Amino acid sequence: MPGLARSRTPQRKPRGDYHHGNLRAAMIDSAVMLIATSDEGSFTLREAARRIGVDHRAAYRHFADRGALLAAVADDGFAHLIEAIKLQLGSLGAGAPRRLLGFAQAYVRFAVAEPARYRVMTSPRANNGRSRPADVADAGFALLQHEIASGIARGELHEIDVTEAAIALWSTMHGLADLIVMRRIVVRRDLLASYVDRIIARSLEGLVKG
Amino acid sequence: MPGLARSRTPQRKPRGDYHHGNLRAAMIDSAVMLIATSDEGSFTLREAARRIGVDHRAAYRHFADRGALLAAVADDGFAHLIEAIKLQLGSLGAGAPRRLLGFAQAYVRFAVAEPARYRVMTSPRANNGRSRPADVADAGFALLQHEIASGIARGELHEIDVTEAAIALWSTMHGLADLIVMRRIVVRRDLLASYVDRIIARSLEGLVKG
DNA sequence: ACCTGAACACCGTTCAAGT
DNA sequence: ACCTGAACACCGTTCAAGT
Repeated sequence: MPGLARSRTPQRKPRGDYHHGNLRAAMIDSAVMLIATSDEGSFTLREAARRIGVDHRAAYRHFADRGALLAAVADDGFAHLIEAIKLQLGSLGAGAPRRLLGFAQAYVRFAVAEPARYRVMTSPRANNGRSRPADVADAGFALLQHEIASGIARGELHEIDVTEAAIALWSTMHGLADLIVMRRIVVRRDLLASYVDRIIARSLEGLVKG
Repeated sequence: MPGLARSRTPQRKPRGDYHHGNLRAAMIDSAVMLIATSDEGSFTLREAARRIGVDHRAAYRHFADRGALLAAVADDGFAHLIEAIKLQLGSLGAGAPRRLLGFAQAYVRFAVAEPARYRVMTSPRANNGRSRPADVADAGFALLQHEIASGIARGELHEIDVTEAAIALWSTMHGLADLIVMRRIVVRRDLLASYVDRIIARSLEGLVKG
């Protein structure tokens, strides 16, 4: 994101650049940065536009309203999350317990690394918009179900209800990530991985055969 | 809460009632009701005051700012939650697995019954206020730790790390409640209890002896 | 198509003053 | 002590117009 502006300073008023190139993506990035330093509640569409040297009115060409911008931030975030999980899974080979642990590691790591994004992704504002199908988030859940189903097919996991097991795991991952991101519990960075391992391993104990 | 006002209508302007009795509690109730029908982000201090027929400026006598009001709503909510959990535990007798299941049931039931309160309680706005010690929330966590420690002392649970086990359980309860409240998953009311039982039971499997 | 000045109704917060 | 009118800077959103 080139040319950040100190708030308030109009900066490079108009030149000839009436077209921003990719205002949509720029607004999303600007919003994420803003939310990272303040929080979602006090995030402002006007300020996000100001930071990239654009009139706030321009944003309405790409987003129906403030909520739509936030929803776009959330979708974008889920895309990043899923990418991170897939990257992790790709490096793991077979073995359901290890893969599910890796899934959870990638999930929590993302939340801790990008708390601003994560908060928006899981906040009501981005969720209860009836206007939005939330399929990007669902893709992540489907991925988890797929991993569990594969584990069962390979005979590594008990024949439990896939959806139920996925919800149990997702609840634990999300709950843990949320507690950390909201600073209800504090975990040292270098201990995070082993910590997640132990917590998630507990949730897996009921699933794994032998 | 007597005498709700249709928004916008000033209603019973001044009479002789310059003193509201308990403006603090009335504002908290009004805020909860408002958040229940809209959401935290669009909740407005001015509207909350309007609803109880009071000038918004009056609220500043009891709350430093909007955030402090929200924090008070959160604290109030945690007090309710802990009360509900204690009530449930009181009806249960000994037996750690059953008691922990009951704990989780009461927790999730509260979140589902009072989604507005729960959202505020677990939202960043009420959490990252450096001004607030959040000890009310911590009391709930301490209660869970106590239950686990008792179970270990009675020889019903493995000798696991109490804090770690508490975080694992809290993560799952909170994660599940959050997914339901945020409508990421939908659970029929009459199936909620058995649903929570199965999900939480999975998390307990690693803890319970025998 | 994409961008913007001016304007509207609304907010949180503060001051100075009422009882 | 508790409450309020007037005012400030700010917001989201819309209109009508620029290139």
